[in-house]
Amino acid sequence: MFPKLDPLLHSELRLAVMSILAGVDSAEFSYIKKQTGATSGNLSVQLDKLSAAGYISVEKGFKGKVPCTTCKITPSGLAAFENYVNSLKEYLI
Amino acid sequence: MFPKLDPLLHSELRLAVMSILAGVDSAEFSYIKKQTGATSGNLSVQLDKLSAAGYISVEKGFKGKVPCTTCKITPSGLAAFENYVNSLKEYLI
DNA sequence: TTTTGTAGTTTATATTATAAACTTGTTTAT
DNA sequence: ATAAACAAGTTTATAATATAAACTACAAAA
Repeated sequence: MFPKLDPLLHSELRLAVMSILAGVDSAEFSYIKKQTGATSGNLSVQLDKLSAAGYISVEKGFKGKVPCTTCKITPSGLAAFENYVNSLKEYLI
Repeated sequence: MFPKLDPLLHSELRLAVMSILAGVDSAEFSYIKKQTGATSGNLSVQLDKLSAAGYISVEKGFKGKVPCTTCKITPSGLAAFENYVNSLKEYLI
């Protein structure tokens, strides 16, 4: 009746990140930070968790001379996100 | 863009409880426990939190000689639940 | 060359969720 | 009648999480 919710996705910030990444090809750290209103520290930690789970890939590069971190959702991350959304629906009636 | 989610409702067990109570007039502790699969301890704690927030009312009575706790969603709880559901939708695309 | 700003990471703290242990009383078996 | 098992929770201790504060490294501006 109430399916278990993926604890990695059942987090306000991580869910927002996944929601953003599900809709774009890729997004930079600063963009995600602005969109979510998260602090850098919190965002950094949560991106690590999503990355460790294989839900997103994180690439560290440079934009000119300035470091720039780019994030992308993985197929497995997208599947997990969709699955989470479906599970959640069971709770919302 | 991403509205703040009510932290009291953004919890798997409390959300399940509210989801159950939103659909019935009232429900007994044991019924909620069975439906959610929660342990008594966890359920007790989470019901207290919902009750302290005024989202549910909890009445302790007896069923014959056996103690029986009955829970009911309040108007304010229902409003919070509906608001949570709407906010959450912003995250699910 | 000191100060300010950018882009993050690490770490410490506060909050939360959860289960284990306990309480109170009831029913069943001896 | 007494002990053992059961029901319905509560309290408390622990583990996990989220979050922000403090820090690092480098670049650009004053």
